[in-house]
Amino acid sequence: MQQRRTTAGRTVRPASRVHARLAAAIGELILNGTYPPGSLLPNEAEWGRRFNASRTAVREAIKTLNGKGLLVSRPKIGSRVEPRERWNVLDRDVLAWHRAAMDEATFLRSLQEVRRILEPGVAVLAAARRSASQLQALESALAAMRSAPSPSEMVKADVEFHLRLLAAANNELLAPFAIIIEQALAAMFDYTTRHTAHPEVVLPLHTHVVKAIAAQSQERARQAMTALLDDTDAILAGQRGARPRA
Amino acid sequence: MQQRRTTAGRTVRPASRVHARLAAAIGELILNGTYPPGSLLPNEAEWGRRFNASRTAVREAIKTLNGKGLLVSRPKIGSRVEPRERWNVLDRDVLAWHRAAMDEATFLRSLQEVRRILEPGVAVLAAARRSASQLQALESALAAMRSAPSPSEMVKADVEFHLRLLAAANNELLAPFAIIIEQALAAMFDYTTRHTAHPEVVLPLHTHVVKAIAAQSQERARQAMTALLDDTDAILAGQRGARPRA
DNA sequence: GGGCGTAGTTTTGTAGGATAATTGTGCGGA
DNA sequence: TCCGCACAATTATCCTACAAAACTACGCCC
Repeated sequence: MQQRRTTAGRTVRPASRVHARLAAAIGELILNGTYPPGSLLPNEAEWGRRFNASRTAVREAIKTLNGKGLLVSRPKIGSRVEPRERWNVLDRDVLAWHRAAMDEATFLRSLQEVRRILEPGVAVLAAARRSASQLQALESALAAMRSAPSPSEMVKADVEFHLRLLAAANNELLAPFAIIIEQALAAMFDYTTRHTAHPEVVLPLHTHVVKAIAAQSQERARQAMTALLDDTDAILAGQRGARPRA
Repeated sequence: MQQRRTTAGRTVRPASRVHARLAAAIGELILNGTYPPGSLLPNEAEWGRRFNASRTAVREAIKTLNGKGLLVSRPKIGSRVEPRERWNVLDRDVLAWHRAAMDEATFLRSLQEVRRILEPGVAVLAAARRSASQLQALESALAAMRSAPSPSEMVKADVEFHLRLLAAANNELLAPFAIIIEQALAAMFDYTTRHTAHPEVVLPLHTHVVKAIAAQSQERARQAMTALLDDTDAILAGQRGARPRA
């Protein structure tokens, strides 16, 4: 951690979001099991020594983790790691630390499982309630997928498509799942080269979904989305020639 | 905000989690639209004046909200409210503030919608993967529902049942939904007196779910859970004589 | 000797003041 | 007109001192 001297001679550190780095560092230690649920974290002074930061910065980092449900702090006791079911695993940061802490394939499978549960239902809601402009947004995302010049552009448009579908469901309690879709598709892209390399299959599947939603047919929307996810699952299972990069 | 004097004569407030109260107060102001997404919050000194708290406490409160995705703070700019899709609406506190800020019936409908999407899929996963002890936990929760001496005990056991079902799905990314189930059932209990007053219907529906999961039949589990949710929906729709409590 | 109350100790919670870093804004000059 | 620089406002960090809370342990009283 770089330091420098002021004119007054006091040793200070640049004020560049120390607490954010602390929060990330401590968060990863919790996610990777160094401090399991129920265990007690070192006290604030100790963290300060370990990371060469002031107690104030440590406290703010801990408050951030507090807000994410990873910790509870009490006087005289210290900060205790909460049970996993209290964690906000759908939080952007928490999910990122999670990903860093676990096996890539397992992580991806968990994400995909949630998508399988969720997205057919989302498609049904979207079919029932999408507005005209939401339908249009969906169609333009599909068009972007069609004309994507590169695989990475294709993935980007793909993410956009699914996010807009989620938005079209018009239930804001579903919003946190956006992060799952983003991470799942990004992880797919990292994990298999094959994923983006078969637009001839993916594009018709997406088109079916849009058509069903345009027609406001809930059952067809569900089936189309299920078929789409079946395809993704097949890739993950390695049955369509997926090859892990690494 | 109560104050008192120390021997030194300085005016202080009891150190009883001021930052938590501040976080709740500011959180509610955001949720209820006083500070809409994209808007700028008053600066830290102003909050301090308004709530008669030190800047330290204000900062910790803001860091908590930061952790929940409601805010981002940057030097010179201040704290800006994030767009809604970044909010951790599944966070315990955020959901509570949410509930306080919106119409009870609408809130309940949103929750119930998510349950409809989710729980059939959860039942499928549980049927496929539940361990013997998880099945046993499910059965004992059902037994507790059967022998519940009062409506409120019944609801408690009901919540427990659904939480254990969620746990039996063995996918920790689903954990955040626990809060939705808890809130939905609690809100139902507040909103309709009828909900807990028909064990003769509810108990068999739950029993079917357990039987399907015991038999590891995924399709039956899905259907049983769907039937259970249909019943809840009917109550919400007022078709089974639900009467709002006022 | 045992139980209960109380003082002590440790740790987080709050306060307040000082300095550094960051970035929008406006002014001036090329 | 546009670019760059000084300025100002605000958060970021640090420090120190106390206050509050809760576990510990001791001692007093019965």
